[in-house]
Amino acid sequence: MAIISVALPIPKRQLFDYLYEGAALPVGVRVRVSFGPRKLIGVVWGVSEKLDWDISKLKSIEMVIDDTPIFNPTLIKLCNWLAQYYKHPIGDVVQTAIPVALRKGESSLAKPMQYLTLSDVGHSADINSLSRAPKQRSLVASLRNQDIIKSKAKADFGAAAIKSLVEKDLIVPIEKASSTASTWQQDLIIQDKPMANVEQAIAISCIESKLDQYGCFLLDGITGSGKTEVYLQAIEQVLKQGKQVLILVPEIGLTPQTVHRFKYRFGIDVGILHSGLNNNERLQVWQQSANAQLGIIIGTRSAIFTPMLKPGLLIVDEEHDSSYKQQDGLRYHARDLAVIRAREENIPLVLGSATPALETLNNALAGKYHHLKLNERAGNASLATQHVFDIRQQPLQFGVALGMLERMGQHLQQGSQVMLFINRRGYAPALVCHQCGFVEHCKRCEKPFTVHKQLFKLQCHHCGSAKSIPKSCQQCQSNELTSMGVGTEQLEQGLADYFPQYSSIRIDSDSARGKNKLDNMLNSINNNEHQILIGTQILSKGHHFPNVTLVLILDVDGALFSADYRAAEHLAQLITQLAGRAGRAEKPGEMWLQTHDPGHPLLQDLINNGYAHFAQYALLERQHAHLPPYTFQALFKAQALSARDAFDFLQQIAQLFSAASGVDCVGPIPALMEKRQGQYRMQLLLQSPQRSSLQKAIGQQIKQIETLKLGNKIRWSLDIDPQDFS
DNA sequence: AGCACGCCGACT
DNA sequence: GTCGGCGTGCTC
Repeated sequence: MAIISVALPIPKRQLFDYLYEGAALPVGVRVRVSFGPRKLIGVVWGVSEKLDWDISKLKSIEMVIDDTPIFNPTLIKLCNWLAQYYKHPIGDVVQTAIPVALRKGESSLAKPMQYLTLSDVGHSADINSLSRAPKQRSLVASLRNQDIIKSKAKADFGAAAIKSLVEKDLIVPIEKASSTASTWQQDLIIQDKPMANVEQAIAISCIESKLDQYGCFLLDGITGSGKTEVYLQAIEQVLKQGKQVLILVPEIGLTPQTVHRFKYRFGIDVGILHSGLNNNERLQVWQQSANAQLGIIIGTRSAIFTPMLKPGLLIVDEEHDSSYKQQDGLRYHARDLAVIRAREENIPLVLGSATPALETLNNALAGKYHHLKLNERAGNASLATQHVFDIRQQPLQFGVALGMLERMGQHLQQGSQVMLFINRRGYAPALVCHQCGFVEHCKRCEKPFTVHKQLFKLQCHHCGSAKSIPKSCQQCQSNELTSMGVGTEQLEQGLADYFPQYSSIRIDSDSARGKNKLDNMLNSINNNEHQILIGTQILSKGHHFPNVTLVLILDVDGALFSADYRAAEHLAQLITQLAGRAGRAEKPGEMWLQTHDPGHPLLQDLINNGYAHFAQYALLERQHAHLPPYTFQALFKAQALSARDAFDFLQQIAQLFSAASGVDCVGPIPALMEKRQGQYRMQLLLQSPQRSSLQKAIGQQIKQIETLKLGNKIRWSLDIDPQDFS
């Protein structure tokens, strides 16, 4: 008889004890228990030390789901670290770390694989009788060599071919237990690889010399310097040793082209984890990685939890990307977790970026990471030259200065493409009454509605609520309603009128909604079907436009004077990324930034001296202002229908920390978005020059905070290392 | 998180 | 007299 501590999916920072008839259960095994009036699936997380509990009150474990733990020792340590560092309930952490199918109690054992094989008839049939059905014919021919996995056959030969062959009794589907032996190593072939240049070669050999131990490498390479080639050659060595590689990419970076590059180079299957997969497909990749049946696993943020039997290398591509930070529930940063994991697995980690996050750069400068630089551009890559355009007192048309329209005309006339970047969807960011100045506001968020002319709607970009565009002013009944400001829709329309001889295309989350729509648009651009490209953030991620020779950023001032201290860093990353996306060697591009403050030191530094120089300067600024990465922050957020409740709750927390040494308390103050979806939002910022002081103070108070009565009345959360203060 | 228990308003 | 509103509190 043993007392087992179980992690349950309950938002409480504790384990729950149960009796077990056997001797003991290993940590990481799922169990089914009764919890109050309901049944829950939990994970064994230890043996209870508290024997003072009245044993007669303990319930028994009702069922043990797994024969062997679904968490390996590394994952167990990672979960404990997460719960500890992010002060998050362990049951919730454990839940986050496993695929949904496993949370629901699905078997963690690999399901038998569906194969296709030839029937007796199929073996003896004359293959030429199928000459009028080439797909069927080649499938039968392939099956004469070996059985084929059904899903693979579907992809290669089509479902129709399989169906008709089954109907003709030539082939039959069978099930085979998927082998536990790793199969990819036999398939491993190395395609011809390009010669690495000097910088690449240094980076590669530096990583390769430390493959069997922990080490963090910042691969700091400008766009087009061939970071991927460095990844590929490092991966090659790891795969040759029979070890696995886990690659994290940003949410939009996981395109078929990216995957193909890895597949093609090594000739092996690549496990892919992205948001489009269903629960079973996810589980499949999870299992295969856990059994070392996959050599390469690529995925977005949550892929960092994928277990590996033979871990060899971790890569975080575009490590500065903000999509690595989870913004709800367990608010972990996948890049930071990757560092912890690499250390735990004792394997190297490569962080790659052309525009490293200031946090990462600081670690590299402090000597914690090996700083590998790639400053040479390989092949026909080129960086656009950067300039500011002073728009003070300049006439603007749909947000574009006349001087810029002229320049656009020159580039277009030469047969080039131009790209305009504006970070605002819709037609205009507000609808205003020309008579009385009244602006239509969303009642739930108290922010102006965005005008969407194409949809005939006013839309709130903060909560998604919408209504039709009114004909007259709510306040004075005048029908002189005009829009204020410029969005992508208006810009597109304006440019189409101004340059009627050229075709323009708008790329934002409105126009790119739908499967493959973005891919199709990008293809049509590179086929020169459009000359004027208008878009938002989407344009800056991962796509190259060789025919674009002019990039225009319409509004950089918002970021320069933002209340968010990270806005300048993000703007610099955006500008640098965009500059790397346009032009090529024989057709170099230029980039213009429209601003009311052309002398702004950050802007000037960035365009004259480049991102690396800017980053050093920005770091210095952060240091003087006592901001991260030189101080450490934690943010309590509260939202409620009553601002009072949210405030009072945070006030009580602030009081708990008033005596904490070395921790500063800012607030409670309203969030940058004071109201959202009808809820008032307040926040309390804790800050300390020592990470340990902050950790300790929160650790001491969190149990107390959890029991605050007001906490049940409102929604609250704790964000360690917050990225987003909205 | 869920679910039950509990104590006050409008209904067959 | 009951059905059900959601505040409070507990779950090994």
